Amino acid sequence: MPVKTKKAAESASARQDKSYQPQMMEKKWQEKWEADRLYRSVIDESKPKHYALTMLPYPSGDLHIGHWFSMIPPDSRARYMRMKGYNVLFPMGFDAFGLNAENAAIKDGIHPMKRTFANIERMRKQMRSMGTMFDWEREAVSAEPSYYKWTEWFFIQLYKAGLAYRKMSPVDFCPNCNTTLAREQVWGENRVCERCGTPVIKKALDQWFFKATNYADELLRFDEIDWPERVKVLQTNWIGRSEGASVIFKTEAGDDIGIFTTRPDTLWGATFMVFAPEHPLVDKVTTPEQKQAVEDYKMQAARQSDIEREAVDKEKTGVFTGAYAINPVNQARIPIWIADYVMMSYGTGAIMAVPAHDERDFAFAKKYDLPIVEVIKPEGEAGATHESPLQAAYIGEGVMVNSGLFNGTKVNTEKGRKNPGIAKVLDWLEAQGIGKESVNYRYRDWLISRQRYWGAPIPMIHCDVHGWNPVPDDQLPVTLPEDVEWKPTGESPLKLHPTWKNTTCPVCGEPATRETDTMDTFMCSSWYHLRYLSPKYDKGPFDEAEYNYWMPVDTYTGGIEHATMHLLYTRFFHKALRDLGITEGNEPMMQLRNQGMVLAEDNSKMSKSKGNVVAPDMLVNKYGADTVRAYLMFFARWEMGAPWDSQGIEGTARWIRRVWTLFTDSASPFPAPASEETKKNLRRRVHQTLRKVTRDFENFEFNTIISALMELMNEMYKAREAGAVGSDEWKEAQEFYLKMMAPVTPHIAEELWTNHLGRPYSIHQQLWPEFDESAAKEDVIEIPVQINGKVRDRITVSADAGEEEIKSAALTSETVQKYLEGKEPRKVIIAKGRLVSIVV
RNA sequence: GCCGAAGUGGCGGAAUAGGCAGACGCGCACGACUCAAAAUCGUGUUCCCUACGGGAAUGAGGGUUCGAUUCCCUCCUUCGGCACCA
Repeated sequence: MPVKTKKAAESASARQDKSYQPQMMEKKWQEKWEADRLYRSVIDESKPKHYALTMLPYPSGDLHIGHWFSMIPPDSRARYMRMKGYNVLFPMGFDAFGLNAENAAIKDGIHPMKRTFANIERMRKQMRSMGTMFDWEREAVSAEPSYYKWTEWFFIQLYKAGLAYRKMSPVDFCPNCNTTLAREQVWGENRVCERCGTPVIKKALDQWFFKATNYADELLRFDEIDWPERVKVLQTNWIGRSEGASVIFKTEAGDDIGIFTTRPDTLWGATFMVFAPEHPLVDKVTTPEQKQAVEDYKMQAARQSDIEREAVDKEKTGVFTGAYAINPVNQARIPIWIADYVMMSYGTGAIMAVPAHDERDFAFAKKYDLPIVEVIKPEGEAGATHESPLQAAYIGEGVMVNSGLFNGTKVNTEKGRKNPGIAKVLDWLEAQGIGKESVNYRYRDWLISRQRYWGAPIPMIHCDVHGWNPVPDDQLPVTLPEDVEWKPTGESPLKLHPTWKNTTCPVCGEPATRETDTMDTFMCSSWYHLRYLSPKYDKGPFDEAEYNYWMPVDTYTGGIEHATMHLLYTRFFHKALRDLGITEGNEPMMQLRNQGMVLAEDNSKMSKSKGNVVAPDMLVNKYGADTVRAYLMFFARWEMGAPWDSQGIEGTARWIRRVWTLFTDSASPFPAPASEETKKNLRRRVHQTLRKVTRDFENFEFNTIISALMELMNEMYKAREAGAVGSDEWKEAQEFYLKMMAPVTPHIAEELWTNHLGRPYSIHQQLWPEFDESAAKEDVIEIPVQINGKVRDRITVSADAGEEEIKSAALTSETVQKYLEGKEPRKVIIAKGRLVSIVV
């Protein structure tokens, strides 16, 4: 601070007393609220509870404006709920494990733990500067041993319940992050790593999985939860349920070939079979003459990346194995091919090919000159014989032909049993023991293992004699050693540690080794909402009394990007825990709302590398937290987001300053007492605003809350000019105004409430104002009069005027008379209180 | 290709239940205050025309209706997701 003369300092402070100076004032209140424990959430059976949760951040270093956008509107809504009389829990924590800190450590050698906890400390300070009502005594940090002890414990519970298993399988591996990824973490057509954008490769590794697919059907049910349609659709597509039949074909040698089909009604049209090149039966069935060609094709397919292989527009290729299969429905002898358009990862890795009714099979059959047999024909054409060969696969409705005793059966375009043809065939297949009704999913089990250091250890021990066993409860947590070397090897750094992995077998006590992979961080975030309930509790993951009071989460907010990741994992996790008797209810989060994204001013994505990131700390220094908070709520639709506009914030800054002036200047001389009319109008506007603000808080429409408050302020300035200061209506307006502002701009509201209105501290412990319907009602209203659909006049009538009264007022108006030109209106429509429409 | 969301002034956006399109704010223009600037305050600001009047307009076209940003159909554009899924 520059040195000033005493006099200059005094006059500066005198000026400060008058003008809006948020910096000191905001800090003062933040400290007082903290000291008074204003936002501690304690079980209180006398009040209804509200658990408001917003997705916890990864401690990347500094809060950016996107964090603020995701936290402030929910914070103000949580504050609103508090004023509505709810006992509100609004906690915050850190998703503190993860690759970023470890990758940084590889570069500069700073230990991930040191970096992470330093970042957390910085972000805590920044969050406090926002004036949020987070209950810091509930804070949970997933990288602390007291937290990840329970992450490990949950793993063991799932393992004991048979929901965790180890399997060797080809998995997606990011060569940059040096770790495997769950399928959800591989994005887009180019199959890149969700975190760093590097194209993933396939690697066959022994890995731990959770049996999430057990819950596929239940995860498709959303009837208990109020979630955005968007998220439900994304999850539904991700799970990718399809109904059909599994049918057993046989090789000529008698081996079973299981296939899945959604079209069992076309079984009679199967003219060949296709195996994925990796299918286990390929080597067995291939004839000596075809061996070389098959081997070559397999090599070629293996060398291709998934991207190349899955390119849709690619011309189909394949090779005949020389072997034949028997179609169980008609004993037809059909050739077995291999082709890379069949994926080992979906269904059984083998298909029956029905070229007449499947576009892909049709293209393949055309290319390799395989037979095409039509088994569905449009009704009416069933008897007709085609002169020309089929030009394309027919996938429409019709009747079955060439299908033995099913000839004539109607088939529509419905899936599964809703389709009469499919239903009949399914029954028959089951009766014959050839196949059965079956459901297939796109959804996969959740791959948990990560070959990284900075994560919760997988608490399993391997003994040569007793295999895999969980670490005994009394040895939890398995803590991470601090002295490790970070090398980008693709192996877990824990594996390279000289001693850490050495332990003893929990069964026999002989030397054994620990699992050296760590868990996917989505495991940590699948239950953090439970840890918030009692972050210091050590007899279990959470205190049951807290659980019983607070759960489930009432309102959950966060970004849409987690639709098929975190939001699906946490639902699975909750359901699994429910079945283990650990949690209750079917869903962890009842209401979900997603905020949009704050883009850079040029409409591009904000990123550190582009240098277009808006730094909220600077904005807070310049404008104060209240202004930044208000602007974040005002500048865009919260659920949409928008490009940042650095000039726009001047508007909310002006609003706040004008509110300040309005409240601190009320003592100035203003004209004579206001008319009854003025006072009544003021009160009406106050209650109308209250109605709107209340409704908008309920509906997450934050931008119009600020608009409404701006409008009311303008009205109050007018009322002040008209002499309303000092009246009961004025006092009510002031009180209501600050209470409505309080959730949005907590500091200025408190300052004006406590120090200028002299009301009892704290405004944040006040109840939301009570709405008076009769006060909000208009006395007289202006109604537009349309003539042939165009507004030609406005009439003023009393608000409760009846139809006849409105009609005659409209018809006798001079302007209307002019437009009618003496003619009788053909029709007069009165929309009560809204509009008159005259047709001539 | 399939699924979903969204298209309203120069910009962000508003418009209970089909009823005055453009609230509120940014920006811009002009004015007041000032030696001046900033701040502040005031006025105006969808577009077009022959401007105290009239016309057009909510991505385009059609439909229902006295009346459509809102409901229905077709199409276009942008964004997001999935994708040889059998």
